[in-house]
Amino acid sequence: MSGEFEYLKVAVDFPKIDSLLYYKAKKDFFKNEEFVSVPLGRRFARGLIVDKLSEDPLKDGKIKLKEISEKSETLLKYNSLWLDLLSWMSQYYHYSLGKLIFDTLPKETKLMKKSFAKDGIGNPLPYELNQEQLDIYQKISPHLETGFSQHLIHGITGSGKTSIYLKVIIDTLKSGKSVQFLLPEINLTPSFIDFFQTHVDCKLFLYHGMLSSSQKHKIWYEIQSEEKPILLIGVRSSLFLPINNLGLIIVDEEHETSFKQTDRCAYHARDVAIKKSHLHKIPIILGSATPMVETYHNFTTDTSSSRFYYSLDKRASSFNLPVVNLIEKGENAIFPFEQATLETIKKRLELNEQVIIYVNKLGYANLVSCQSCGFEFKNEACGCDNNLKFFKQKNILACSFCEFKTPMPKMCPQCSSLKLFEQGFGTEKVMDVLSTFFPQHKVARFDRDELHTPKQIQNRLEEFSSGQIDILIGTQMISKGHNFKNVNLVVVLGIDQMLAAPDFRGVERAFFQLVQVSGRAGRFHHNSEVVVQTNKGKHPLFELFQKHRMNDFYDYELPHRELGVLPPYSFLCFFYVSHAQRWQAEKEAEKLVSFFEVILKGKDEEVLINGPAPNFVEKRSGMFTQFILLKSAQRAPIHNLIESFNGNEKKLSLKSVIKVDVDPVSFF
DNA sequence: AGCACGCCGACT
DNA sequence: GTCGGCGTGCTC
Repeated sequence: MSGEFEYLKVAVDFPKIDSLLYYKAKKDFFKNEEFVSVPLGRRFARGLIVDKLSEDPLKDGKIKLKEISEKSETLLKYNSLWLDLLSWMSQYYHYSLGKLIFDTLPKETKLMKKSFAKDGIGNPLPYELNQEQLDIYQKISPHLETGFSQHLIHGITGSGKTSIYLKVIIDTLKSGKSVQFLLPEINLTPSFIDFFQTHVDCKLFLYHGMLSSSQKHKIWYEIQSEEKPILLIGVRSSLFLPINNLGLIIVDEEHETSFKQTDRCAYHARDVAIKKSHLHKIPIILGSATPMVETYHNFTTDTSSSRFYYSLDKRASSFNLPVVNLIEKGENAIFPFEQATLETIKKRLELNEQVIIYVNKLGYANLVSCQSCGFEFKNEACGCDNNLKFFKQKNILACSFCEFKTPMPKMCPQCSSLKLFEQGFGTEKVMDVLSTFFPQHKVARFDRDELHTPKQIQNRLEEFSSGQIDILIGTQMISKGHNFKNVNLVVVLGIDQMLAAPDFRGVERAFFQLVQVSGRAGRFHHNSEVVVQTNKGKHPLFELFQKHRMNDFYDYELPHRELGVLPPYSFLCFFYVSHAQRWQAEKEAEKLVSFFEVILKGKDEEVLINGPAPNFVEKRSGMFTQFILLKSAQRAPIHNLIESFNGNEKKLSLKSVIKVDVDPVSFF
């Protein structure tokens, strides 16, 4: 009898080990869900026991189970739903459970003394909700104590979603439960935090990517031992912090692509949050001025289930929405500005108003080429197949896909000509042009290239608010959440490139950007405008935007999706096949497609296979990538196909790196 | 990730 | 002959 042993199923933290491994141990020495150190080959790895068995599950095979007796000391705690959530993610996104577990856990460092808890002040709201806000609040309110339910608040910028959030947060805290608030990193602004800190009456924690690992460790530790209800405001990875007695999850800016993780496990924080609220049997509220097309469709068509849709289409303040003017390419342009745009800016400056210029690209030029021989500066070093971007201030050429940087050459390496031509533009170029054109005004940038720390961001915002800056040039960072009193003109540049993106979400993204950034204009004034420079003025989305028919965008976009068998009318999964040799990647991608076809032949499951084809950026950091896109009207056939791949991966013996992206939001 | 195993080129 | 190159494969 093997009575004195039991058998453990362990998720291990080890590269290239995707499955769970078995070990044996003295009976009852370990508890389920306990951290252990396991021998693996001739080294040791961290692991977590996910199951216990009384029989050796591999006793008929030739693998002899190793015995473990090492507990792994840790101060960290979690609740069992944490592991349930990670197990679901592991299966749904087809990613190793072991890697996922140790990826979401903070690195254990010496425990810091400093506390990261902020104390809420608990002041009452100085104003009442307006009728629209109150209606929504009263509809959500009965669901706060009745288990799982999903709510989407579709509210235009400035409609006051945040005040509704606050009311339900306060109610949840009052009933003794904690609240998890998810947002994109760029929305974690001091004024946003202040708003919640002023009005909630509990401890408040912030969690974001700019924290060090010891700070993250300390926050995990503080939250796990917090018995009273808390409010946690954080980015996607804050989903995994061990909150006790969770009562509500809110996902603000639900449509933001930064909720999708692109490296390691390709999860979408909104979908994981929904799963989490389902496991915890609690409500979840999604909010956005521009919900993703899928989300909008799901919430407006599926009324039978636990999904509720609310629309807020009045601004909380009574000011008019901005007038939208399209400016097309004219004669006397000063690149990248049209004459008419500059005149509009001038008029606003003469009124002592401030102006925001929205540019979605960094740097000075997208491409540098030789005027004599046509030579283009590309990344020869690691050979990403894109152009090098020119940064004037740093005087370098840099690759946007890898770390490669080189000083800006003075002459063409091919023909030694000194006439180098800079094409395209970014925030730096716009800054240069405007400083020259408006020498008497202060122009400044608001982008990640210039501002690295929250402190710098805060300072720049204060400079702008206090009127020390007249024109602020910003990337997406500027498009969210800020309320500037004296801004009644927003200029949008570079929207055409977005529309031309080789991605079915290009139109959606361009539209969302326009809507979000235009929300920065006229928050406190009747006479405000948005100027969009475009040569595609006939695109239907501009008419919708000009008439502020934001919801009609979905009626326009959905039929296109249906025609192309795209989400929400289908489910997608990308397979990326990468190898240093182009022919290897091509050959193995073909092999993979043949494999899928063979598997599908025996079944009557419908899966469309697109590709293989070279990736949009085929060569990146020295690797060639082919993609295969799987599409299906149902989720199950795609998951079955991925499962078959996982089961046969060894047999296929591919030399390429394979990456699986379930529910992709973009190509990469 | 490491580390062994294995099958080819140039050395005392 | 054999030392060592790194391509390939395995870790319960």
